[in-house]
Amino acid sequence: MTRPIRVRYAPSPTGHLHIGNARTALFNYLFARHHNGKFIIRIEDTDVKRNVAGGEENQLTYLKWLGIDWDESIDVGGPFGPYRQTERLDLYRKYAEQLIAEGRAYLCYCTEEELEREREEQTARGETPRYSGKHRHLTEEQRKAYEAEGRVPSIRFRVQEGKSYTFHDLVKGDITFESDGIGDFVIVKKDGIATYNFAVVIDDYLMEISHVLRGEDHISNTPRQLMIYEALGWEPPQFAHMTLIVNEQRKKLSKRDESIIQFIEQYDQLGFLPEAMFNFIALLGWSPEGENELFSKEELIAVFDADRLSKSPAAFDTNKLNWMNNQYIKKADSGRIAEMAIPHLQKAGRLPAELDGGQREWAAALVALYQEQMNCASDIVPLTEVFFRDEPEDDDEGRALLGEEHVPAVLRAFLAQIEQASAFTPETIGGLLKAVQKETGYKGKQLFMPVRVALTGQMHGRDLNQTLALLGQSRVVERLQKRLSERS
RNA sequence: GGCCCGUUGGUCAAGGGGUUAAGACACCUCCCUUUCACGGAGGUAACAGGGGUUCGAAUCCCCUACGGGUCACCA
Repeated sequence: MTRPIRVRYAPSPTGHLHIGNARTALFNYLFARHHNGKFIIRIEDTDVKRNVAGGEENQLTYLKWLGIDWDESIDVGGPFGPYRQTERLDLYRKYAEQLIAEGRAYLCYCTEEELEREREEQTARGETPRYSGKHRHLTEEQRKAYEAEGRVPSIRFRVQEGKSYTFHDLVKGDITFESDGIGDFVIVKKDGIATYNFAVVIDDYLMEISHVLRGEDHISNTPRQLMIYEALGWEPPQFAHMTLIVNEQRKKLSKRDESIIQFIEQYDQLGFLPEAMFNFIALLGWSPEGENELFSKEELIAVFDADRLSKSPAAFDTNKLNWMNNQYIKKADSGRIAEMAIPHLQKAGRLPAELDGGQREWAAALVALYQEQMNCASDIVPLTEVFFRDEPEDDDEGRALLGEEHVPAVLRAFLAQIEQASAFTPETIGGLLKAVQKETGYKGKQLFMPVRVALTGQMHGRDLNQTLALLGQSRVVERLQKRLSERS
């Protein structure tokens, strides 16, 4: 088994890049890079009806966004092309005809209605629905009769009876299926296009794929594919079926599930960092040795090991993702975070669409102040609310504090200090507060809380001096005066 | 329903015959801080249930329960 490592990610362009697909791509990528192999992207667009415009491009765009690159695909080409299945139809046709000639496949003229009825009857009898094989042995006359009726045939693979198919799954271990549980299945549809189970085998073989890492939902497809490999006399690749991603209720992530954001582009829009997403997704169903959880792409490539793929489903933990993205935001360059966060403030109508130099500087300072508290860039909007409303909204804690007896004295003294001050910067504000302390004798919480709550309505917040400086002298004075007049 | 797979603290998640059963998130306590936060240091807390096998089971086997996947002319 010394053949070169070649793996692929094979999306169908039926939608935008989903978190589960992204994970499949990511693990294939890590596997390839770790082993110095090749990573291929092949577009599986054989279900022509379901393909959506822009699906292909969206997949590639957001893979790139995540930091994933590839060696062969529709855009960069490669020696095993074409890399889009609808451009390989002749190939599938050729092998299908070979199988028919060898008696391993046959023409089936059943209509959808007939098949549907058959399935219903089987289900009603409590049987497993499966194709009965009634067109397995059509005579030439029968065939002609159907043709004359105008029926168009599909091609079915003839499943051999009484055989068992075992493969060694790199994640699950040995898995065995009995062929008797599997009915003759279609390999070329009535429209002349190969089905997934057929095309995938031919492509994986011709593209010399060594390892197939895919979702667990493909386990039951594997025996069908094994049968085709066998019929064609080809050696199958190694399989590794990764557990599915489930939501916090342990249900499979469905595209309609609203409890979890499903598409990579949405994370981009919310202001998640691609390197954090990469890190987070890598930990969905895989775990490194040791205690560290924060890894760069390069580190993940170095430590990735398919043996450590989990056997139990990976739960998508939104909390953990938020925490992880926050870790990356904290470490990120503040200019970059400002760049990401400011558009959210603009979109929320907090800042004008065009910023002059001073506004931009102020906004960047505001973002920098909140950087370590942001889970994602769009968090800047709720986090900085107090800067954009006419007056602070007091929470219960804050209201209680403002009712304390010494508050007016502190606020009055602070107001007096500001009026005499020549500058209003974080540094000078610190000095003013110091002076208030001397004058009133209040310090610590007694000193800072009245000021903080009077101006922000809350006991918690960012650095006080910075907060006041960003609020600006006139607003601070205005709010203090209002508070004092409410008290008297 | 058949076939496949899984089940470890409140949550995520290592460990695959002998461990004081990791670590992370959350929570609590303390330290740092004249406020707030960040950052440290500790703490509470788990092997789905029942049978086996074994000197010894979270780990192996069987059953039950629960959860998931799949049974298409979708991928």
